Amino acid sequence: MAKETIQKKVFLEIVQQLRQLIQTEKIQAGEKLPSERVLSERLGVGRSSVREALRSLELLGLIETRHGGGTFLATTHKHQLVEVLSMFILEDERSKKDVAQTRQIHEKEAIRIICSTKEMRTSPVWESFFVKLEIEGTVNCRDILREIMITSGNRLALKIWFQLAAYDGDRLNRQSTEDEKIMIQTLLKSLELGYQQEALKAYGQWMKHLDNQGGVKRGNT
Amino acid sequence: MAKETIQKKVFLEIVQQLRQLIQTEKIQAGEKLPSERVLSERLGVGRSSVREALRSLELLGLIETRHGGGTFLATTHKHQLVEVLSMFILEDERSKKDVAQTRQIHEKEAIRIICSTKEMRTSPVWESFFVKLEIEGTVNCRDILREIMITSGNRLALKIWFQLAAYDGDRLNRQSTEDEKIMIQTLLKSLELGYQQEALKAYGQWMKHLDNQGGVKRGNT
DNA sequence: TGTTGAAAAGTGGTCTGACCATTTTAGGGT
DNA sequence: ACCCTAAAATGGTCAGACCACTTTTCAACA
Repeated sequence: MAKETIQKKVFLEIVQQLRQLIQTEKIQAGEKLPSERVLSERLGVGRSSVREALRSLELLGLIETRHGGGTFLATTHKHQLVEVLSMFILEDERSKKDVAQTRQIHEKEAIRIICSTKEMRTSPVWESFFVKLEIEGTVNCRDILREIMITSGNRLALKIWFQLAAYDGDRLNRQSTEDEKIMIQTLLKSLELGYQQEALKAYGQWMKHLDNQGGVKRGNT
Repeated sequence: MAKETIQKKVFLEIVQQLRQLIQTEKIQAGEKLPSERVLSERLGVGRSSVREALRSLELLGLIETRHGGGTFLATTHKHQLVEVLSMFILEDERSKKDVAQTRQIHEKEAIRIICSTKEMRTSPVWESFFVKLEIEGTVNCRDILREIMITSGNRLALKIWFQLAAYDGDRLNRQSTEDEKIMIQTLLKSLELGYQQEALKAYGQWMKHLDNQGGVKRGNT
């Protein structure tokens, strides 16, 4: 038979073609994609196949859909990616530890990079955080770590970090306590001066402190 | 109407429920999942919705489907994931650098962990690689790094690493050259002895060597 | 009895049409 | 010019049909 019938997964073909379409039509992030029905007709496939492709891309966070509104190229990359992965692969207690550990791997590396790069070290944000901490006595823990990740300049690592940070967000997205003030200030100052050893040490103490507080929500002392 | 209609994306619900189902039924990697029609009925949703969820998971490489055969929990790591992500996000040169850098972040951390953990250090694999290198004169670069990642024991980091390694696989999945022999042996020996500084230094040299060779395929000297 | 081969059942792959819920647009009335 | 409502556009879901491929079943044959 000259059938051959190689037919490789239509919905994967569609993912490819969508990408081409985005390129040729020069669709920018945040802009609207053709409707499912239009895509279906233009690509010569059924609407359900188009949807399978779109849903996949949505799970990856590459597109956003608004019911009744349309489909849009994603602006912020908030893939469910790691979340979904961890949902399937890492379900036990140990895996939560893996998530925290992996997150800290990226944070530590970011600190190393910042300390050894003049332009990053001398960013005014460290000073501003330091002052804010001095005046208000507290800052948002997640904000500092995010700023560290952003400054280090690796976009992929940043995306991965966002996912990991979202995962154990409860422990991270909160105001710092009095106990942490000195550790955070040491970290910030060391960053600014490029003292890598000091910075990592302060960071390590801070994380240890966080771990000790655990998931337990303590109202106050 | 007491409709409420909060209905948040059924296909995302299904992804969740699939995970639960896998857990409760204790479905192992490589084993078969219920058919789409069965899932559709059991979850009380349309088959197309089930498919949208399954297709998403397939794109992530979490499941494999065989036409006419069934759907299976994935065993091998051949996700389109990195491919698709790169297709949409990482197109320029800079992001390829990000991928390599991010991969190396995990490898370096793995080396640190191994050096400071007696059980990991004393694994016989390091010696066996060393001997193999001595006798045959060459080993597969990717194999060594993979073993390092596996040994370090962070499953999430391993999963991420697999994806990153798949991305610039050409440069990684090949036999080592004569030039690299000494660096790799130093790395292995340092790992075994727990000399973290030495190990990282040897690793750094090795990676630098890889970068210099770049994507260019040089037959020989 | 054991083998083989074709039919049947099971399963993924795709398309079509229908209906609902939400958002956007268009028109008409003031 | 403004506002409100009806219509259109769009995504969300479901049901049914048909195809292609794989697995199973079972009867005919050696």
